[in-house]
Amino acid sequence: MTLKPKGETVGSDILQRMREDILGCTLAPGTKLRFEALRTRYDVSFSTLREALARLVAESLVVAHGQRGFAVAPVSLDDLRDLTQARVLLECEVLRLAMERGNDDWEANILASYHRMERSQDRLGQHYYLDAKWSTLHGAFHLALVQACGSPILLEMRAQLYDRANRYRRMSSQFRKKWRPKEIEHKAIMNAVLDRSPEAVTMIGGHIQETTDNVIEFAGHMFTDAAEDSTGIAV
Amino acid sequence: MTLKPKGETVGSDILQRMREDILGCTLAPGTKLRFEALRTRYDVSFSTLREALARLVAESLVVAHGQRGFAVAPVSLDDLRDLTQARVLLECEVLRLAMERGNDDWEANILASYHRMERSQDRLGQHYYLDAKWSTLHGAFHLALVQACGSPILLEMRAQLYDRANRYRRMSSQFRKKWRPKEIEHKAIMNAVLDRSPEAVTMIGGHIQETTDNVIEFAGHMFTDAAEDSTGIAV
DNA sequence: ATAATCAATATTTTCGAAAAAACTAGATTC
DNA sequence: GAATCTAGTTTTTTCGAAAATATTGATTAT
Repeated sequence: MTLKPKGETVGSDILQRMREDILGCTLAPGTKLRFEALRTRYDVSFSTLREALARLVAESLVVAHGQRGFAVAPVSLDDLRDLTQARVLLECEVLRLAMERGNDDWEANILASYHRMERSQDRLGQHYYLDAKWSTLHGAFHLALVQACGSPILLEMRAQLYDRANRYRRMSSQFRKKWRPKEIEHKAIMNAVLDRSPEAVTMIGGHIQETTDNVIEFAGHMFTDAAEDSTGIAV
Repeated sequence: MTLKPKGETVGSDILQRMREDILGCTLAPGTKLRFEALRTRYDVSFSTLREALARLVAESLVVAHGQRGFAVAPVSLDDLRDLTQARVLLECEVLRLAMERGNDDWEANILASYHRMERSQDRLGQHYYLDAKWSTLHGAFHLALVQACGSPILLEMRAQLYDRANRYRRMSSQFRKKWRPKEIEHKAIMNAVLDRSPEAVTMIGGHIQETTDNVIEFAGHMFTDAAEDSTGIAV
């Protein structure tokens, strides 16, 4: 059965689970979300499911087809490129602001989150990038870089874009023939940020663009320009 | 009763109506959204209401308080400033992209929407800025400027920020002691855009910032830094 | 006096059934 | 053969009641 913190709703728990299943590709892009199957999967009623789906529609993770139900948002090359463009804009700005406004605690948190990520890499070995825990620490590191930007709105927008991009990255992981030495790149970015160097902004933008270029190189064949496959739920 | 296009849902109609009521301040900022009152107002069941509210939470127009229901998103000086900062970033970027990518049709559409707005102003007289129809045409003009940016994601984010900012503008309208000659400004921006002058980007940024400065000057007293008034629904 | 407890009431959340709409397959028409 | 119609079935949406939770005011304890 579902677990929820006191004062929170079953619905918000389901929302989080569905979000994770979509971002983690357990619910594959384009999948038609049938209520009977969802009810079996999440063990809640249709109305509760609809509420979570409504939220996810607004987050662009699910598309609503009027009276014909819902589907997991598709993936496409166009969307990935657009997403990347938006991310470069947002990430560069929040990083610029953070370097302007960040204090010692911000710096300390960057170092701490880098350390955690690095330690995790050491422990996991060569294919650390396939690990969900590492992915979480990776996300935390990038968030730490920009945490001090002072703009809740930009941070929220950034977070959604980050998650959506992460879905593409995750989908491409299994096809990776070669992996960039990200740890070197992450360290260089961190040092530039801690130095408050304007070069850090250029580096983060390049980091993001290059990730997309690699995703397209290794897994571009999985994405179409109007990918709308409906393949049913992988349950 | 509710009217809905074929294939669409009652729920999506309610969503649109609630969104309009929030953005138009008929549902005042901070208002606790009680289900019995909402049911009377919109004539649909709790579950349908909850679905619309879930969407609006994700759009930052409504806040969810766990098991204690929903409320219209509050307004505050911090939020307005943050919103403005985000808008300047987004608007400048989509305008820059549009000038890069726009074609003749884009230009023609700008001229047409400017003309409609101007004609409306002529007809409405001195206080045109209080008119809802003008506000719609004003929004259409600004959208036309950036329509050719080629980024659905940036356009969607821009649209949400625009609407949220418009709520503040609307709230300040009634307190206006003086109104900037916006028609001159709009025309100057349009001409700079049509010339594809980089100056247009600076102008749009200034236009937005100045609007906020004026909103704060005339109506800043209405906003607090942590405005969380719950005053009930104005029905 | 203030703080804690408790019961009654109000409100919110979730459920599952009814109503509405979409889908499918077979029959009929051109 | 393709297009249209129809009835039955499936799926989705909406409804309203039951279950769960929060709120409120009275009572008791310190």
